[in-house]
Parts: sequence; C-alpha cells; structure tokens
Amino acid sequence: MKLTSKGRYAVMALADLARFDNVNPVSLRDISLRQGISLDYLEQIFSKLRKKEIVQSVRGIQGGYVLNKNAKEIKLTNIFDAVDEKVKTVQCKKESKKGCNGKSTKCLTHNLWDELENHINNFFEEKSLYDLVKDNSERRI
Amino acid sequence: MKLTSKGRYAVMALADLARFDNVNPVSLRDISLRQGISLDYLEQIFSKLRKKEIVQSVRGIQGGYVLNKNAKEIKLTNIFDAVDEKVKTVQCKKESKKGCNGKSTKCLTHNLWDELENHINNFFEEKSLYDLVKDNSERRI
DNA sequence: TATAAACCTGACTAAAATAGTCAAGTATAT
DNA sequence: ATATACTTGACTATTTTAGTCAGGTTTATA
Repeated sequence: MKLTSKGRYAVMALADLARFDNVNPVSLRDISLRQGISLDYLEQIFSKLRKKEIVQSVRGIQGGYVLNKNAKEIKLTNIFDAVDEKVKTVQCKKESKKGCNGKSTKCLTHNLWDELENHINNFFEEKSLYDLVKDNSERRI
Repeated sequence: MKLTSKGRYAVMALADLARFDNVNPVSLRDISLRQGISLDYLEQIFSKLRKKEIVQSVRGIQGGYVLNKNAKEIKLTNIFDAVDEKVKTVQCKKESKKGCNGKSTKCLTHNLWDELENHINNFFEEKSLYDLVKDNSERRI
C-alpha cells in the first residue's frame, strides 16, 4: 500500500507553486530544480492538472503556471483525482454490490475495505493546498 | 495507492479461519475453495503468518491451521506486518529527518505524508480480526 | 523579426513490483 | 501404507511505475 510518485510529485509541485505564484507564473523549470523532479515528468503531470482546471498555463518567455483557484479550494482529493492517483482496496466493487459474485462467504471483508477507502479518502477531502503552505509560510523569503 | 492482494488475501483468509476454527483446524484447501484464492499462494501467505505466530499449523490428515491468539488480539496491523504489506508514502524518510538532504524547500509536504501514514496505520491498529467476524456471525451455519 | 524560454503531446521503455505457478519435498492421522 | 495437508524455495509472466525522448507550438523581448 503505497503512494505513487505521480501523486506525491503533483502535491509537492502544487505546494511549491502555491508558495511562489503571488507575483508571476512559476516555470516548471524552477519547480523541477527546487523539488528535484524531472522536467519531462512535471510536464506530464501539469498537463493533467491543467485539464482538470487546477492550474492555468501562461505561454512564452516568463511564462509558467498559476493556480486556477484559491489554495483553500484545492483539496488533495482534487489533485489526486487529476493525476489518476486512486485509492483502491479491492477489485470486486464493480460486480454486484452484495455478495461479490454470489459467493456470500467470499467477501467477509468487503465492508472493511470500504471503510478503509473512506477513511483514507476522508483524509484527502479534509486537506487543502492552503493547509500545506500556511504551515511553511514563515520560510517565505 | 492500493492494497495488494497479499495483504487482502491474508485478511480474507484469516477472517475465514476465525469463523471456522472453533472445532477443527481449517485446511488451506477449504479456504482456497471458499475464498477463491490459489492454494499455492495461500501456502506462501500462511508460511509468513505462522512465522509471526499469528496461526499455528497442524500437520497430517485432518490438519490445517488454527489461530494462535484470540481474534480480539489480532490487529490488522499484525496481519499486514506479517505479510510485508507496508504503508509507504515517501522515500525520504531514511535520510536526515529535517529538510530531506538539506534542500529545505523540497519537503514542504513531508509532514503531510507522515500524517497520512499515521492516519492509515491508526485504522489498522484499531481493527481486530474479531471486529470482522462478529459482524458476520449471523451468517454462521 | 529572430530567438530562446517555456509550454505541449504522444510514444516509447527499463526496472521494479505483483501475483502468482511449479516442483519437490515432509509429517501424520487413519 | 497412504492420502491428506503442511512446507519451502525457485521461478516467471504480467502489470505498473517512473520516467525518457523526440518533436512540436506559443510568445515576450531584444
């Protein structure tokens, strides 16, 4: 059970962006250098973030990305959703909800996995990008 | 972020065991049939569970496995730990705790991942095998 | 208006993890 | 005796991950 780099990088990059986007757009190159994430990989990630309207792009020299919403309105859920970082506990979801293929003993633990998924997703629902940067605002230059 | 089959199967198999081990040891073959898990794979899993003293084996005809502790004392944490299902959110843990390699901007999100790990692990600490089977005891034959 | 910075896209791939299978045993109740 | 069931270790196909690579397009500014 682990978080993938894609989800982790997305949050790291947006946290970085949230701290530095006050004046100008932030270039991926800067984020790449500060966070130690490959530029090419960042481009993939930001392409998805843009499609989900979490960030906005500014092309050309001095271009980059800016947040498309207030940092308080961007939940971790939204970020993970954008980059396809899903919380999956069990496959049998798509089948009939009760009994999982009719074998009633099979999914003794079905409710457990549901609870676990909810438990984790609640965490992501409660945290916003703002929650991350406010704690680090004293580091701001 | 997903739960692996190994962890999931371990819990499913133990829940099955907890329901049926009142009288006799439960054979892996029975669990395999009821839960739809490959026998060979179950053997790998139970080998680990036995080493961690979560179950006890009984050899020979009519043999099988029994729980080695009261179901209330077996937490999901213990199960996942036994089969190496770990909750991992971030790699930089092993390095220096502050700043992650000295780059102070890098781990803006470090605390977040710690919180997430704790959040998930708390869930596993709170749930015991008994919690699973008590909810399903009315299904018992 | 040339040009370099920076965004944009899709295809490709090496490495790691996963989810098993397979083979060859050993122990013991009946 | 012997069938049942545990025991162990090696092996492997598939999938996922975590990127790289190549080739663009856009636009501020000198």
